[in-house]
Amino acid sequence: MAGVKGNRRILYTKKVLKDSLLKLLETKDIHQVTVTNLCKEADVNRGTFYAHYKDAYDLLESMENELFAQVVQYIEATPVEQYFNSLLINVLELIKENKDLCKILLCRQRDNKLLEKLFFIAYKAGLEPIFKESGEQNEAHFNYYIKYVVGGCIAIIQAWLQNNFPESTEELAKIINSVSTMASSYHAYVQK
Amino acid sequence: MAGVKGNRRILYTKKVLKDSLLKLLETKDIHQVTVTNLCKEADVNRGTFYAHYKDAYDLLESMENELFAQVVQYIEATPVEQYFNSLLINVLELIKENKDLCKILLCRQRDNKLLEKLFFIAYKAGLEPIFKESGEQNEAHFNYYIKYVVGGCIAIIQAWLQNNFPESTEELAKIINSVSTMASSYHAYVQK
DNA sequence: TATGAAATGAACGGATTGTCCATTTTATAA
DNA sequence: TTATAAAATGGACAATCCGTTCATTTCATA
Repeated sequence: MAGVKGNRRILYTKKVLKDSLLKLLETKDIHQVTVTNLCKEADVNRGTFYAHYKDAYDLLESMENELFAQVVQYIEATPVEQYFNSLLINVLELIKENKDLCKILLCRQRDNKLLEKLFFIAYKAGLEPIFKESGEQNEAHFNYYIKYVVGGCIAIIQAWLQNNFPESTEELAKIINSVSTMASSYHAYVQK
Repeated sequence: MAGVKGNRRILYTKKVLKDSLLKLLETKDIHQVTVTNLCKEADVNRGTFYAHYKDAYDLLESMENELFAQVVQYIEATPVEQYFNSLLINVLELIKENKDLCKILLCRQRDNKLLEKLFFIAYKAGLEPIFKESGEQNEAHFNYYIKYVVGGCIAIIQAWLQNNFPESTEELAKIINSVSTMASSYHAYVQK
């Protein structure tokens, strides 16, 4: 039958709204963006906006979720032993490809949920075995250690992003690996 | 002369506005707070609010700045060799005393500027000498390392804050020191 | 080409905003 | 205690944005 849901019209409308939001966020903060302005920029009717999103925050959140879904897809397609190689590089590539959005999500709005969720999964998977082997008892300390490593990695990526990728993704992956080398620094920590 | 500026009336007005904002932020997000609601909560005339602040974000920012000024005061009063002992403990105490505000600034809004500025100063002062002594040439890598350590420490404090201070400030200071032990882990990093 | 989903334009009542001003309150110096 | 000027109040204002509705038009697809 004719008139099927999920037309490319919807895709276009959502795309132009996303692009326009990113453009406005170059000069404004998210709380200064009005739906009216956004729709004027996108040349989309305000009623159409409300047919898809609740407000500007809802739109930004959906963009974040799409990015996260992409990352989850990478995670599920990668074996654990490749987390700090191919997975990390893939994620860094993804960040580079979506730099405008990522700058806002990671640096400006500081809504780290995205990368934090990601790294928490990755490091939990990578570090937990080491923890269990180490014979260390104190799980609270171990959890702090994970937070430390994850927070540190995010900070590195933020700096890389903010300085417009001075290193290639492969180079940065190496840096992250050497700075956070789990084995050595966790060993140093457990030794105490 | 009578009618001097800086009365305690102003101090009271600002205080009640700050308290009311914190109260509203218990249940709402900052972008859901209207000046109208805030003033109703504080029982302050809306015109009075605008005499002191631009909007709710401006108020929150001024609260952040006051906290930061307090921290800077600590820093300037502490010799570098006490950065990871008394200074760190003082800052942790300050965070504990202002837990409602800090939860919002550090955990919810993720506006890490505050602690980041602080730790950057502290670690720059503490790590720079070690870097110079180490003979390491690559300053870019060193800067990433600093970001890593600072980001890691902030992440630990965030977790501590979010879980309502399960450890004492002294205990957490010890944890931070052992996890991030500069010498050992930076050494491990430089070795590579 | 026919069809129905999606976008448009226009309108609405309601709420918030930022800025007035005349008036009242009150902290402070004398 | 009292006079004074700063600060807070209450009320009003136009302007903007909000969220929703509805009749109409556009357009992607079978």
